[in-house]
Amino acid sequence: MEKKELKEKVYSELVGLTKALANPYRLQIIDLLAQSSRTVEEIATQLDVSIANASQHLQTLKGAQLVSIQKEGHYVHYRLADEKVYLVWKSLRDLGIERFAQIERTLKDFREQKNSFQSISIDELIEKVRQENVVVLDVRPEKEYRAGHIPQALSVPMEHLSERIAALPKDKPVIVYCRGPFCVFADEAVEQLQKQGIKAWRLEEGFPDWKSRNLPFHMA
Amino acid sequence: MEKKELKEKVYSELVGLTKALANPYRLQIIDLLAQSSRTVEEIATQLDVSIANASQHLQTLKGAQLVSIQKEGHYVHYRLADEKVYLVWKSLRDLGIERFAQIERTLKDFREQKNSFQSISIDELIEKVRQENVVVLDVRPEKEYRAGHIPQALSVPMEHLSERIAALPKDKPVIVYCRGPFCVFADEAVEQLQKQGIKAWRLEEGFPDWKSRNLPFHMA
DNA sequence: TAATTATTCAATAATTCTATTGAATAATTA
DNA sequence: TAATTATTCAATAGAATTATTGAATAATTA
Repeated sequence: MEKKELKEKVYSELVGLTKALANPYRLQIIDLLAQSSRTVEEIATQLDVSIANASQHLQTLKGAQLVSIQKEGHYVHYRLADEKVYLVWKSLRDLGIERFAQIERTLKDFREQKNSFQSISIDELIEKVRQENVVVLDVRPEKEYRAGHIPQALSVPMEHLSERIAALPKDKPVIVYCRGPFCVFADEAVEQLQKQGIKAWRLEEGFPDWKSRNLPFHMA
Repeated sequence: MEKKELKEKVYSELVGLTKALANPYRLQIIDLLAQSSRTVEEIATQLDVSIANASQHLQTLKGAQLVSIQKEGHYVHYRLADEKVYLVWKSLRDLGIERFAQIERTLKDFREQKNSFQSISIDELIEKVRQENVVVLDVRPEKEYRAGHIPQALSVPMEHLSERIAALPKDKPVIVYCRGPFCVFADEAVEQLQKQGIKAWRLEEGFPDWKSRNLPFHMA
């Protein structure tokens, strides 16, 4: 076997992965599936594209073995094929965050406008939880909470937040997290909490980042 | 600012990165630049494409801010724009290695044929170096060694290996490393060393992986 | 069995990406 | 200044990717 041949094989295998990633909808799909598995229709709805189109993108991802399927009745549930798929997305996202001032500015503008400027890191969250002087809220949809969440976190999906604010202890600050750094659920939650006089921060990253650090997590 | 708008901005920024990566030649360029900076001509030669074509690919990478340039005389030197760029490539590569049995089989077939089946991890290398009972060889081109190498490693580019084997101590095993897991310099070196009766292994990964773990390294 | 539902497939036109060619640019040397 | 060199630009044709449409499939329910 020639050197050249080997190299070509290896690169042509890897380029299949990058081509499958090279589309904005497919990146969004990976970000969504990092939270929990989803049907084709759910994905089409969240991406605001036709079902046929969503299916087409999912086929592309499946072809590259980035996602896998599980059939249940006449639903097909898609999930990430591997934890390493999330790590690729995460490294891309981290590069994007650092590199493109535009993204940071966009996020910052949004956060300032929401008065939820303060955000804390996963390490800071761990320390505060250890000292038992915070409440941790998971404001993602319940399905995503059930698929995996930070221990001690309470599930309060955005649509139920207003009705459940009253039940929160007034003496402890609240840390809110959601899907990831680009997810705005947590920003909106922090805004609502602060309006009710509750001290609140958002977690910079999201649950998949917690999980990717091999920190313990709860399910269901 | 609407939720939708923000999301779209963020994803459209990130998709620029993935599109820039989605080409076999551009992946190879990133792998090459992870070793040391290079001129357009050097890249064109190593990729075996026309200079205009190499320049075009480099412009694409530059547009995505994955690489940056430095002008010297009438040469333009390209380099990776950021350490994080290597981390993206590394996570992609790791996913590919795990996921595609084909790649592993291809590499394994090649290594078996070269009789250099044994390879060791970076952690094992560190331990062996600590015990001072190994010789570490960097068989990449000298320019890449000068741009950064594992401490204690001797620079023995492939083309000088045969003439320098005699000078190596016979009583210590040799660990050879090169650019990365797909690089075959180390395989060939191990084969040559073993033929001369010297015990030799290859390092599974390459220098950029050592560097990306924030381990100390030497330059020039 | 027929109707319904979720998903996939197939064909198409519009768009984007690619390699090639040769000319243009910018820095250096004669 | 003219010639040389490394790189980039611009135009182009061919190839690949995309969203859309409507039909086909496969699992379920009536």
